[in-house]
Amino acid sequence: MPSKPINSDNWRAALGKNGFRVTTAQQTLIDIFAHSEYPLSAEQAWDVARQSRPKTGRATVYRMVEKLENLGLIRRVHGYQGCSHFVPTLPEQMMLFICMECGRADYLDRQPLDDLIEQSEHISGRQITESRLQLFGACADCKQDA
Amino acid sequence: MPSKPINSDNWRAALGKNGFRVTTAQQTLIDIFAHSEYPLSAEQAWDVARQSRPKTGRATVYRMVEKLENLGLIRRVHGYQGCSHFVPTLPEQMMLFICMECGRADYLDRQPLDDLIEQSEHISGRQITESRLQLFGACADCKQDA
DNA sequence: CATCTTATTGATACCAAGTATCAATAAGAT
DNA sequence: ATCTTATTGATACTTGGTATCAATAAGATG
Repeated sequence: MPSKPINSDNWRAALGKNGFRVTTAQQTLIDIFAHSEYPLSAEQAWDVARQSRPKTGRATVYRMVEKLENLGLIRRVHGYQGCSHFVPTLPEQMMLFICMECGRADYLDRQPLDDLIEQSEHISGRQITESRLQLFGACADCKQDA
Repeated sequence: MPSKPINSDNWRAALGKNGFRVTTAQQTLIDIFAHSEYPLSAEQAWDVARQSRPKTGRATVYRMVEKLENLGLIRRVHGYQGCSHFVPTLPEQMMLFICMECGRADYLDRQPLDDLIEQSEHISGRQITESRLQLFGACADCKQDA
């Protein structure tokens, strides 16, 4: 449930710019990932895809997931219900929150975390090239309902 | 490479206290996980185990990994080289750093992160029950060598 | 110490997620 | 309208992990 809805035209454009052909299989999958409120696995995306495009092959989905991840359009969610669910990447640097009640993904500003990491780099002499923070719990809505 | 070496006797004791029998297969695996400087997958641990105890079965390793994880003695590393490598859990709340040059695990105080999370909880109305931060990069030694 | 109970083990077969292959298809350049 | 070649879908395969079940061995008991 990204606060900014994803524009799947941009995704198509991104594929085009990178020399990929824009096929119907791709369009189907792009729309699925761009508009899902929930992290989706390749297998789940495959199921959804076949509802509107039954011939869609399994390998095609995995290939497309890889492509979208490499282009930075989707991003892997580790931990909650497996390590291979994907959510749209938002333009800004953000970190993920997954509500374990309703399953929806939400995004938080990660500037404070980046500050923290930079501090830690200075103190420790390490160089940190990748950081992965994911938060799990109950979103404001679900917390209320409980 | 936990700064505090793990005492595998404690792990044996923990198993005993929880009503598990202390078998030779368990001892082998405990020693492997407790003393490895690197995150180990079940498959890797199996390979190592069979060097000193060739009859060790695959399922046994997976069962033991699950047991150790449930008891909180080892902890899963998501992301670097797969999602199913394990490192010893240290007594304190710490977060993980993995050096992508030498592969060794190191631990950082996570108090600052917890403070950050608590702040975020207050502001957003969310309840955060689990947080997973892992940092990847070059440790001080490897950074020097580069 | 000998016996008994039962958790644990290892072998095997299995399952599911993901990958490699390759002939058929369809973008889209010409 | 044709041609080139990226992409596709079907299939077979690999790999990480699980279920089953008879055999083994902790360790409790007498």
